[in-house]
Amino acid sequence: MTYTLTTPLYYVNDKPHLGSAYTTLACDALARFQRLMGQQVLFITGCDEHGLKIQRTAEAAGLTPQAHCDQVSDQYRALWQRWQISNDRFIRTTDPRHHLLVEQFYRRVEAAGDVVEGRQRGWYCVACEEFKDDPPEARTPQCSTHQRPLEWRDELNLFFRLSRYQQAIEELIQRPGFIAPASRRREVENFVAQGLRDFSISRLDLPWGIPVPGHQGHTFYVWFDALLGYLTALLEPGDPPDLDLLSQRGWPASIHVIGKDILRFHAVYWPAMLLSAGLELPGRVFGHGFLTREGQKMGKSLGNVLDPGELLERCGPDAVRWYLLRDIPFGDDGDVQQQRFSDLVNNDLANTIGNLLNRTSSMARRWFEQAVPAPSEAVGSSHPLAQASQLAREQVIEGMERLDFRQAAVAALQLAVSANGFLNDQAPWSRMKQEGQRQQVADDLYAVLEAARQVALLLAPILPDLSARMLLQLNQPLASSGVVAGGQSGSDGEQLPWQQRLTWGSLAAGTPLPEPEPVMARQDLDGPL
RNA sequence: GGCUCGGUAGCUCAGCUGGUUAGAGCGUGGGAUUCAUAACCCCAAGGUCGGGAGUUCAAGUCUCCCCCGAGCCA
Repeated sequence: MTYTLTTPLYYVNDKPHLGSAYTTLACDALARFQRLMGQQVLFITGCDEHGLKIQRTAEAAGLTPQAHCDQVSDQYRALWQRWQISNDRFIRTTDPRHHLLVEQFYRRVEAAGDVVEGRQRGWYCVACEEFKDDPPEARTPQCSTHQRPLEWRDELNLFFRLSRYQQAIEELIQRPGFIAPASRRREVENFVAQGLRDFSISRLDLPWGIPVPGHQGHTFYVWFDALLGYLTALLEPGDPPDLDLLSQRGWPASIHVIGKDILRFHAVYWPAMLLSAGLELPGRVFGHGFLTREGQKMGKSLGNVLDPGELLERCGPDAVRWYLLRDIPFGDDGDVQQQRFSDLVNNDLANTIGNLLNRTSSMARRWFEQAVPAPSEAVGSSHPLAQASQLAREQVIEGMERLDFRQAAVAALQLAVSANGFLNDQAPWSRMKQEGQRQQVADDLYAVLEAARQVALLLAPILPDLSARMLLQLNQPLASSGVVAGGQSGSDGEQLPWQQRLTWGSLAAGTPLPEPEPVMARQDLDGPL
């Protein structure tokens, strides 16, 4: 069974922001983890490119909508490449095959009797692409999220009969684990409990959209079209746009990872649409939290937006991934603080993990012919570091499965902390000055090197680059979780599976150790981010 | 206005079905050490657990009210 996971398809209204990068990074870690666990993975991301807002943005920039979309979606694509995101697909909703698939999907929904005509009157927010519930007599209605004036609409639209799916959706959202984190389920329950209303799936006189077959002048509502992008993305290059093919191409998705703001679309509207079209439902919808910066919302008006590209440039992928995934509970809102960022990166990655490898490798080289020392029988599975490794491994796996990146990261870090403590207790540098302690030192250094190897492997999903540098330092093959630095795919053929490599004691005695170099530089940021 | 989540050391947070002196990491102060990226290791200070009332032999942990913050629906 393919493990299919998706980021949202990002709206190309503006250049990528940190929030999109956050979601995508998290998905990347998850995708890498699943690959390491031996799953066949289909990691989907892409762009949502239709709608009035985009049409207007393009006009304002003096571009055709298509040219605008090309430009922005290229920025996304380039950014993900620079971040070494291991996505398998990058779907654009302007893809010609997508049009055909949407038409096909619509015909199924129509055939199921789920499309009706209806009059839509009310205040509309172009930024949300949504009708609001403000009373018709309101004078200067404003969108509460966008602080922008609403526009009056009165049009005949096509509606999807969501109301028919009341019971099915109620049952679905009760399914344990369908909505994650669980804390967000209540929100959706409340919404559904109020009674589901049909929602419009078409717009009139909106040229920048996919035309509704058989309904002159109607184009599909962006959300209807965008969600279907997840399906189109599954198609392989030569495939015809055929819904019947999808079950062989990785549908249903195992998980949709999204921001908490679009939970409703994914947990309510989307499943109903799928049911209507006779397709299977995704396994899980995970709505993560939002990032603030130094306690404040990020926004253009405040001028405190962190540009993901710039962040990457200045700090590197390991630092940013570590900070976001290790410090901020995925699912909750989190505050990005520069001081904490550099504190954590320096302490955890440079001092604890990087230095551990550096000091150990240096000792092994000095006293054991520049190679991994040969351990005695004493370094077996009952060795304290073997036990610590075992625990770390369990917690990393459990954490990653629950998208608790923090637990996974801290568990790997904890192993390095244990190894540092062990080293200080054993003090091999003192023992080397005593007679008859050579084997003990060999054992101790072996155990710590082996623990460092475990740390490197355990870090692979979250920090593929650092993991690679550590494994290189230990003269080990890389963990093949997807693309790594340099662009080559990390899979080098005959390698053992990740879990097997995590068996304690797999580090071969006598493996030559290269001259150590710091695997992680300390952050020394001059000036604010 | 209704509902949902939070409010625990300077900061970020753990504290399950109520039970010995409330924990961790970072930051701060001190000590030890030299293998190492001024790194590692050890120790310490620091909290009337948002406020108030109640239930109980016992409440951060349950109940009620209030205050503050975030969010969902109106």
